[in-house]
Amino acid sequence: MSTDAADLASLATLLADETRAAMCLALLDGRAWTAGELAAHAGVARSTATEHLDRLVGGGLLAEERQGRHRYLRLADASVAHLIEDLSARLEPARTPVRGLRQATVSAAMKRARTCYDHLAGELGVAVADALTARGLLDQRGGFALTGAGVDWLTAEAGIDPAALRQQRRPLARGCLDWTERRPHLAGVAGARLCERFLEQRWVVRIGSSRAVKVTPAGRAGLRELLGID
Amino acid sequence: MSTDAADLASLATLLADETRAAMCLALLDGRAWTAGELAAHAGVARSTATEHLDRLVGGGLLAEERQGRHRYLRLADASVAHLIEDLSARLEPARTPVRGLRQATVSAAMKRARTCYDHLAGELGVAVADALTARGLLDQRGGFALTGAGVDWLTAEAGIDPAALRQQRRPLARGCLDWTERRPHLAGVAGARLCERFLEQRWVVRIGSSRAVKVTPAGRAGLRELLGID
DNA sequence: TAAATCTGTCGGCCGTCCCCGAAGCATCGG
DNA sequence: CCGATGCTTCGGGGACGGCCGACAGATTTA
Repeated sequence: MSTDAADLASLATLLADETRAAMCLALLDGRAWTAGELAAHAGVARSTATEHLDRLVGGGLLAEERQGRHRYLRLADASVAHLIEDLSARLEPARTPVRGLRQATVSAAMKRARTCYDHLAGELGVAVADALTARGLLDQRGGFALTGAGVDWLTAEAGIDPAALRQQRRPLARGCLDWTERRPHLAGVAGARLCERFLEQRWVVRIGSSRAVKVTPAGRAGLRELLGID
Repeated sequence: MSTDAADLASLATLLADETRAAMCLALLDGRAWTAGELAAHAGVARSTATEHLDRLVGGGLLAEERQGRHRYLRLADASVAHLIEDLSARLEPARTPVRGLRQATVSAAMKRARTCYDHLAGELGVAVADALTARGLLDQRGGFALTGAGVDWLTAEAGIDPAALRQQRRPLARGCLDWTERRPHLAGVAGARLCERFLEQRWVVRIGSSRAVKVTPAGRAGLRELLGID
């Protein structure tokens, strides 16, 4: 009757290998990588990567798209990202020493603002969630949900298409534990659309091709006006 | 900077074995089991169980308590239960055929009402969540959170001690996907206290020593008055 | 004190799976 | 049409982990 232990074990097995875990963590940036890139990132032969990717796709964690001689891979959906985030949240924080100036600046940028699959994280992400809460748009006391005023605000003030908020079997708002701030930021459909909107308005832009983002001058002004942030 | 793949993998490894998974699923009933009981449940030698339990405790998923010659084990905290539930929610539903009348009645009872770690689940759990939502006490549209009225209701109407609602680094309300109903029921501190209260008032009682519970005549009347349920 | 019960340690067997390099197939570019 | 690039298949080597049974330690019961 209950969930079968064998099924749970085989699901966990997919993430129970350092190479596969490294691949999934890399894909947490929300983009699609080629098989070769993932192999290089994880530090294994391409043939080895093929086997791992087959298992991850077969297990439903990854989705693939073939284009010519490339095999593009991405997380199957937001729930997979959620799962990996939840697991990561259980791990020891700040255990990795920083070596060198270059890595220090990357770390600092990531800590300040980054994407977490499809929404904003880091100090910026938490600041947005806090500003929404302070304005009565987000309820973090009784759980984690947008208030009625919050839903109105998304479309009226933040300029998000109401049609884009249609729930696709995914909660409108969800708390996602930020692993640098150790406090929740906004995830779910609302978090994704808000992040999308900020990128599209160029209030925030990606730093190189990493998950880190930075706030532009326009973004600084916009965020101050929209949410009273810094 | 980011989460280390090795750490994620070793966490997943804890659940990536059928025997360990069976043990964790058994412990989802929220009670403490002895090492011998878990060995029998998982169908392995007691010596084998010892090794598995050492790993689970060492990895922080289980907590142990020694009393005389017994070793009692339970899930370390609610977040572990949450994690296992989330993983289970990804598994195929209703894949296990039911064999025999005895198992059929057990299945039916579990489907109707049961505990899910420390809160109510099954048709009863979902009905409670729906009743709360219909009365404006719970917001499921904007996410999953108790409304202001909901928090008041818990103490004023449901008779829950306000002190027991102090948040212990755990959300007051959280949605937990019900694997028989495929819809969320109420978890988090509020879900746990409500379940506790119902058991204490004997509105619901355990069936034997299983996770299944049944509503008593007093509970039927109480639930109708309190929430207008069936 | 002696027997019964519960749990932990040790040694050894066996299967699984993670890895690689070499060779084979598809695709793209000239 | 030919080489370069990206991916996959295959065979084999090696390590790890799960399993057990037998024995030992601790605790309760007779």
